[in-house]
Amino acid sequence: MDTPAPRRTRIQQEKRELILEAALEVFSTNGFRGSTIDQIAEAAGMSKPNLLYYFRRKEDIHETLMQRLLNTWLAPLRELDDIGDPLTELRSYIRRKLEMARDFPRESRLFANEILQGAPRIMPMLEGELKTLVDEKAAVIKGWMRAGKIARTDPWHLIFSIWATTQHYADFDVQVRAVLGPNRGGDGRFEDAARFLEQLFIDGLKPKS
Amino acid sequence: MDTPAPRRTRIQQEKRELILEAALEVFSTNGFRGSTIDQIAEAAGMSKPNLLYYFRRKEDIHETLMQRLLNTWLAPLRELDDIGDPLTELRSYIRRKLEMARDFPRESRLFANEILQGAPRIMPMLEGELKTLVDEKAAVIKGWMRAGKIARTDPWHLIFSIWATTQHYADFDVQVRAVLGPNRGGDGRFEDAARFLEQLFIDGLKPKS
DNA sequence: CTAACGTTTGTCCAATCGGTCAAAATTTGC
DNA sequence: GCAAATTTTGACCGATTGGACAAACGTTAG
Repeated sequence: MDTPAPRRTRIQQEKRELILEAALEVFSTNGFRGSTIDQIAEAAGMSKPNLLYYFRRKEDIHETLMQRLLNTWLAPLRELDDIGDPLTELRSYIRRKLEMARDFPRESRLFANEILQGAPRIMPMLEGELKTLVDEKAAVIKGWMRAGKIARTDPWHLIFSIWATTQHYADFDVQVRAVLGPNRGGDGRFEDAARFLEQLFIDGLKPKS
Repeated sequence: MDTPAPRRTRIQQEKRELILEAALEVFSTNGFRGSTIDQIAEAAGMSKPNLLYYFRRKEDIHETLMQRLLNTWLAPLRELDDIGDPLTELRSYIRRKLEMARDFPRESRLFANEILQGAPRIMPMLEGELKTLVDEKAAVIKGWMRAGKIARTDPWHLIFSIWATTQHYADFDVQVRAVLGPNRGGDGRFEDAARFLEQLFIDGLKPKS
């Protein structure tokens, strides 16, 4: 099945972490093709041959990074469950996703880069694992609609819109900060976003009559 | 001021267009650093030195492309006007943006790539022209809220959410299609998205009581 | 202490990168 | 039709790329 449990020394574990941390920084801002091993090595504070001792190819780093990312990235959606009030469930899913955009912006950008480039390295996972999960959760949401707990609409596009609006604050961060300016673009922007998104998804824009 | 009106022959105009078209394709999927002059030249059906006869540096191509993009890209927001019913205005702004994602996905991805990489080449424009325009339109929206025409919320984040949800269908197209599958991921996905987004922005998710 | 093993480095390589240049081929103005 | 101007090409350049490799350096267990 998977890699047969590679035995690693303490130094190997530490150095591999160091490299992955540096590579996350570099890959997430330059994309795979736009990043160089030298850049990653320098960011990790080691020589290029030394880095290649721990990861034999540039692709191996990216692949490892991607595998880790996908697990944590889908965790919030996995938590979306049928127990509890539907509107509250969706609200807290949105909140969790927004928190991830705030706390792990580099992971979000790494993912965005991969998708933008046509997902050449993770396409099977999108069509497999991801689609299965989304279909499953769409069914849950459909159940809520049939029960009259939330408005009837398209569950898949609902999930897309949650992804889009929350990840926007990580992927387009520089634009968000530039437009909001130095006053409103500070640390409070995520709380403003949280408030706005909650209102948007729950009540929409129609004025209360 | 600007470039002093470069006189160009017919061939120059045509070939420059050809190159820009090819470069749009390449840059939008690989980013600036990840793209090579050879790739663009091949996509344009000419030799590398020939391409460099029309654009002396790789950056010149990207810059020209970016300047053109920004004009057309902000056109829909410029059209957002104070005349007419606010909810209708917003609805048609969303529709126009979604049509742009459908008809000009490469332009959207080119822009996304630039922002993802920290907007090194267009930061002044974000803080200048873009911020000014958004602030201006946010004031218009605020007026609608004060007049009770739409619900009170944050106009800036409202604009962000429209950008995010619509551009998502261009930037994350491969993911959207992978998740929707061969049946629902076909040509109809933009109409489904349009229907969903209209409902989301107008009414939200709360069930009609 | 030392032999075995794990780690680090300098040097090197072929391929590719952005870009130059002079010469050849073509188009254009008259 | 012909000369001048424009366009196209092949050959080439130095820098950078991903990666190989052997030698040097550290670490650790007995």
